[in-house]
Amino acid sequence: MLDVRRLLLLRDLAVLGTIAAVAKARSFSTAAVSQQLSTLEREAKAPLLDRTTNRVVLTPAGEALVAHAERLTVELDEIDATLARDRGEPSGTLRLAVFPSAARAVVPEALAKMSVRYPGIEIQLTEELPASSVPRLRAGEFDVVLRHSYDLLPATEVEGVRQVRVHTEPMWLVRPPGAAVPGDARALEHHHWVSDQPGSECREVLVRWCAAAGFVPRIRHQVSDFAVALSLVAAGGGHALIPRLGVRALADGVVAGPVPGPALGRRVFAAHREGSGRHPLVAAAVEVFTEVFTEVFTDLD
Amino acid sequence: MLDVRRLLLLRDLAVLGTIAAVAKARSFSTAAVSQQLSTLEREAKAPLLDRTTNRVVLTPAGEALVAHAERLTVELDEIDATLARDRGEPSGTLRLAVFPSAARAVVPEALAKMSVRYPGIEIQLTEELPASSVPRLRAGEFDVVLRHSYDLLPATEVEGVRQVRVHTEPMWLVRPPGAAVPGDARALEHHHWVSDQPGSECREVLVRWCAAAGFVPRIRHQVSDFAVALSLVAAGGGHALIPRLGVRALADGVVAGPVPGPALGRRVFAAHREGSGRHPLVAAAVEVFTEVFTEVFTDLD
DNA sequence: GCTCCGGTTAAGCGGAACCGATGGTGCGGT
DNA sequence: ACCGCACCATCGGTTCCGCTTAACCGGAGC
Repeated sequence: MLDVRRLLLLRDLAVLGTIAAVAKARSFSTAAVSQQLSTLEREAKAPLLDRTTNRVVLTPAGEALVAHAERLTVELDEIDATLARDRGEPSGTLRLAVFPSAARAVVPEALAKMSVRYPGIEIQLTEELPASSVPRLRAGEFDVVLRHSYDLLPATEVEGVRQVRVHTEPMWLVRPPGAAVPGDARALEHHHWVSDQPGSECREVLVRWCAAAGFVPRIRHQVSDFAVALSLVAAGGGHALIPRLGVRALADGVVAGPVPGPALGRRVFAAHREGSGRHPLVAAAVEVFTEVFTEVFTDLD
Repeated sequence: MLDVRRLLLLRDLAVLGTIAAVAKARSFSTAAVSQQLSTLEREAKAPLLDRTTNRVVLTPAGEALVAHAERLTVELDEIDATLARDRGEPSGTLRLAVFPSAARAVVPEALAKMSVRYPGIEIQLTEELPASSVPRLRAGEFDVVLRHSYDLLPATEVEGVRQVRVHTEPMWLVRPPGAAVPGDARALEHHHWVSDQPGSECREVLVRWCAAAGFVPRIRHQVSDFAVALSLVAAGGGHALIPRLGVRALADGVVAGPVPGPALGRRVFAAHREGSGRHPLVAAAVEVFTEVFTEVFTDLD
């Protein structure tokens, strides 16, 4: 019988990509992970890793094992969940990862509400982009992850992860002082833009949105923090496309509103592993975030 | 996260009944099992065992965990099965348990056929009654178990165990030399009987069959081996109700044939754990036993 | 060229897991 | 009522597994 702990290491490897990442996630040395995976291969009597390159790659047999391991993970999470439910009042530590703008806009309210309603729950918060927080969720490093999915970008369904939509947030166009109200996207063709770094989802959305209108945006400033972007817009640095949450306070003279033309938005999800949905801590977090998001947005409107 | 090895010990306990039996099954000392289960309770933060009596009994929380563990077992068996399938030619050791009369009547042929068709498979045979072999199958001590299920007795479906019917074997009435051919069961009311020990299924079937005919059998001799029973019948010790397989060779003067009245039989099953059905060794055993049983019975007819 | 970065291997250590012995307890038999 | 048996928990001792540190290898990149 295959050792389950080692099998889960293999699954972690599949999710996180490198032995070093697995070691970091599990607080082991890389040597330990390497040894355990070698032992697993001996147990399985089949090569699971391709070590020809510098990085390790799973063989087909390894992939097959990982598929089984995913199902094991679900079952193990469900066991944890039932045990926690039987314990009565929710208590323990919830490891939570949120994307940056949510951290600023809604997380403080959510934490306050949690501590009142579920005093037994302690929260360990990490601000992290979905690109890395979701794999770490799958690997068991986080219990709940707040992530988002932009319109115009391919939707990313992740195996083994369930996500509850807690809100749909519109993208707003932020105009510098004195800029005219655009009738449609096309009217913005010759303006400058403030956007995020290349490779970021936000930036990609801007590019695609402009592409749909028939032009390539002239991006002058590249900053990842929405507050900084806003002040750059206020200083006349250009237009910006920013999610509603990032526009809670506007500098003087800056005007913001829904994008012209068809609606554009991003959906916000609370994600958790498939088997942990019935875990009291996870359920509590999803519940509170759903509430807080609607509250915040009704306040904004 | 709960340790899976300990969880499987709890499942073994649920199946086998006592810590001592689990220890024997796993080749541990009882101390080890006891310690591991205590650790499991600490991990689960819930009492899983009721130790008020001198035997240990599962609490509801323990039962719930066992239910999860059963599903884990299926998944783990399936992992083993896929690994074994990927290895190509079936090889390894198959642990097989058979009930006594099968051991005499069909197992030699089956083993011979196996060793020819699957030379890579080594078989470890144990002769054991289903009452104990099936739990040991569930606990992972055996891979395949030949068991039977008598008409007139409540059918026993076992959780987590799949069984393939390899044959339906008629019960035969064996008459001592000179005994008249009975028109119906009722005609046997005042004869003596040779049967098995009290508590055995065979004995119970005889009692119920006679009860259906309206009388209680007068059991004179109690032996568990069918061959011994046959020689007792031959010596005039009484009638006997014996499965077809137990009557391959008859002593002089003894006459045997299907029971008078409605057919009576026992179904023979090859049982395996739910998740191990696709394991090459298990599939091979089931296949060969199915063949051999039909061959043996066509030879008999 | 060197230096990181990712991975493997070897050697050593600490803790977990297992064993044997002891003692306690409920149950069946005489 | 007594004893014997089977079962289980606990304790101290030992073995062994799993992790760490350290050294080494190969490839990619400033």
